Amino acid sequence: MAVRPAGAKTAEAIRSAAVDLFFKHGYQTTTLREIAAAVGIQVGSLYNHIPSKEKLLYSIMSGVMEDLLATLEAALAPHTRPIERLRAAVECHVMFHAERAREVFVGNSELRSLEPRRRKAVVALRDRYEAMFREILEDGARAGLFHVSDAKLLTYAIVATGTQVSAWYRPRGRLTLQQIASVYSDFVLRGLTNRKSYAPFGEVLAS
Amino acid sequence: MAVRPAGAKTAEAIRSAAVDLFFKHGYQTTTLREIAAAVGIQVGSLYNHIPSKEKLLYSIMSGVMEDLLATLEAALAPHTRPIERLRAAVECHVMFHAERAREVFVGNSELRSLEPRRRKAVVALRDRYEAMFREILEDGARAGLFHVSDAKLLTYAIVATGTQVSAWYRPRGRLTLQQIASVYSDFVLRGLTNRKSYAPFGEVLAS
Amino acid sequence: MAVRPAGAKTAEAIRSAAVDLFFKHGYQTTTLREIAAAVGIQVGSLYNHIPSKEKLLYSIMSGVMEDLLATLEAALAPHTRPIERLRAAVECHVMFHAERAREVFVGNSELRSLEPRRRKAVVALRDRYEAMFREILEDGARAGLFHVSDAKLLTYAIVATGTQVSAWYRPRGRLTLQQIASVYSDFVLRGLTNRKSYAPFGEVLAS
Amino acid sequence: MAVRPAGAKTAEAIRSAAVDLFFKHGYQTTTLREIAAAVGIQVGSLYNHIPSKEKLLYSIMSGVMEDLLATLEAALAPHTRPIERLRAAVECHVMFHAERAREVFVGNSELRSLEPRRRKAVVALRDRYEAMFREILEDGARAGLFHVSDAKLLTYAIVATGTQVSAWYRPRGRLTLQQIASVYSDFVLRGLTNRKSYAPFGEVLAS
DNA sequence: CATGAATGAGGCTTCATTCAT
DNA sequence: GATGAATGAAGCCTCATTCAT
Repeated sequence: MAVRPAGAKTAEAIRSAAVDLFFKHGYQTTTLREIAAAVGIQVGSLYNHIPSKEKLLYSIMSGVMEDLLATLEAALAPHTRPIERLRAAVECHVMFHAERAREVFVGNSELRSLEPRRRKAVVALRDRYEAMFREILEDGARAGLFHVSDAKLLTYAIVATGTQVSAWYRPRGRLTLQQIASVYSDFVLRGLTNRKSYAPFGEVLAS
Repeated sequence: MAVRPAGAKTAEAIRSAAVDLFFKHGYQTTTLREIAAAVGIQVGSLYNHIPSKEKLLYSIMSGVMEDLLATLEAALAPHTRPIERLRAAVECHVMFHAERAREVFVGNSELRSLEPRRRKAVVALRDRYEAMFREILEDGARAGLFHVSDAKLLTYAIVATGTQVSAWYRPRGRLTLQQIASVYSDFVLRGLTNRKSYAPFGEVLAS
Repeated sequence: MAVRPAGAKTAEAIRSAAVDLFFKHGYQTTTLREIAAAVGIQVGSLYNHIPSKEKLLYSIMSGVMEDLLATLEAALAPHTRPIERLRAAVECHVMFHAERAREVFVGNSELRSLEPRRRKAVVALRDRYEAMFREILEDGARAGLFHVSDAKLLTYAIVATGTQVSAWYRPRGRLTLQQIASVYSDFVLRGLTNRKSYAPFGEVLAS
Repeated sequence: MAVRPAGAKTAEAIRSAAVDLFFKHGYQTTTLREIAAAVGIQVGSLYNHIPSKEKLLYSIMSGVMEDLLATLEAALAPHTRPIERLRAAVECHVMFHAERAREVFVGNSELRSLEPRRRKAVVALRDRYEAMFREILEDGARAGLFHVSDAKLLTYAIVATGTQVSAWYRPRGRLTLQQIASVYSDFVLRGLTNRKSYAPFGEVLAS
């Protein structure tokens, strides 16, 4: 902490310190003083690199969402069949949320701290992301491969399942990244492909 | 807003206004002035009913966690077999998170805002809650009913699946509470009971 | 300085300290810290009595303009003939600007510091005030009593003549208030009633 | 705005932009950033041309005061008789305040913003300027041409009358510069030469 | 000469909390 | 119990100024 960074790297150091502190203490609780201290500069100097605290948050949040979308698109590109696409999507989702846990956690918790216009921009990205999962489910359902009682709810569930990884993942934990991803993709695929119904009243919903 | 409640009901009005505002804007962002205004009193008067802002948060968070535990215990009491216990647990989980979405959402997002001692108390309750799910999984696995690649991770997934309901549930939405609960319990049970493996490399983990 | 004022008088003490400091150092230069110190309270406590620094300025400026208008109206009420009305107006103008020099000086120098809407409100009051002088000039001109080459410019001149009194007047100076007022009203009346033209090219303007 | 001026003209561009902005928003409110932006350079670069913000203000203020004095001296040179000298002085005063309204307005409003030593220097120039008017009045009074109840007060009035022109004058307005100057010189000369007294109690003052 | 980044002081405002009435 | 006023700490942001490149 507090090693004076070389010239143009300051901006990146600020972003990184901010991600760290927002993740640990939340956006509202984190003060610019803390960020500046972590970078090794004075508070006022921050403003040579950011326009405001809230726009710093926005740039982090939109940045990570765009990376997330791009990563998912790249992961899906090689696959055409629903089962493989879903496996790829879930594993990509989980791995991204583990590898970039701090950013992604901030992205999911601090929507409220953005002013309306910027919040909408981030929500739009998130909606596009969820839509990609939903389309895979629907494709699989049409092909008779997936049992999809309600595409929207199941998308939420699948996404949430991976999202929470960002809350607990630590590198060098008990499991490797690939193992974690497999546990979740396996669970999801089994859930969607199992023909048997456990609903006490049978299938109650149409998608 | 701002209808002055009769005498002793003030404390409850404060709690309720706080839940509402913490849910909408977060604990840090919500000011005591806003809470007082919602109740129809002056800020100073709050202190006749609460010891501090943070203890108000704690009382909300521990209260809801205790209710959640008690509700789950009651829901499990009639059942003995893993499959029925899991179905009951998941549906209870989802329904509680829908019916008391605001409180429960606050409980999940504001852990960081508690001072260490009180945070630990709430985390302990949450751990007990998760342990109940994990035990059901392990019982089912031992009985050969569930495929449990990793009990801890799957517990996280199952809990997360229901928890996020509190972020979007609105009464009088497209689906009834029971329908939502069924979608999720069904998905979970199918996922755990499906014998077939979709892992490309077979079962990679031992629990 | 710094004697703690009794309860409800604080608001008035703030206003008074603000007038004093704004007069001496200007609005922008004066800090709330200085005002608070002059009143004997902490900076934050100011906000129990004022909504913002700028609105404090506005309340001073609009207050003095309203008093000025009311005083002029009262001074004119007893008179009907243009000459007496003009004398009364000029003397009232000068005396008000001497007696309430600080406020009135602030009112004339800090228009720029108000945000547009409030500035317009104050300008509107000032325009009404100037209009009262212009009407007297025009009445006198129509009655053949005053030589008014340009009513607007002469109104400006007459008003400016008195306004600058607020920049140098000190009680217990060389002259009494009444003497000062007489010097100016006399000068103005002579200027307007003198038939002889000193313009090298004759009367060049129509009003 | 922001057209980059060729090499050595930068200093003049800075002065000009500063006059403009000081006039429009006041010295305290204007930031060096705004001045730099108007000139088309970065803030830091300003310091290649000015020693400090306050000295920039001083150079503007003393510059305009010196020009004002020199212009008045030149305007008076051809005249020897009090009436013509006064007419020349008033018209010169008014025209200068119209033609260089921005600078002159700054000069009259921002005295407070100078540090004591420099303020005194500017005040001294202004006093010399006012003294020139007072001397004309006193000469005229001694020659029996002017009625001067109080030379100091009347000097203030005459100067103020012209000074405020800088607050409203716009080129291409309703009146030409010469017309405006005539209205005021005429008014002043009539006021001083009118033998008739309008003071209700006769002449109350000796100069 | 110009730039961009750093400084450090300070400005206005907000807020949880206290307490006399 | 409620109120209004006071506290003091702190927050975000701005700004004149400096200086290495």
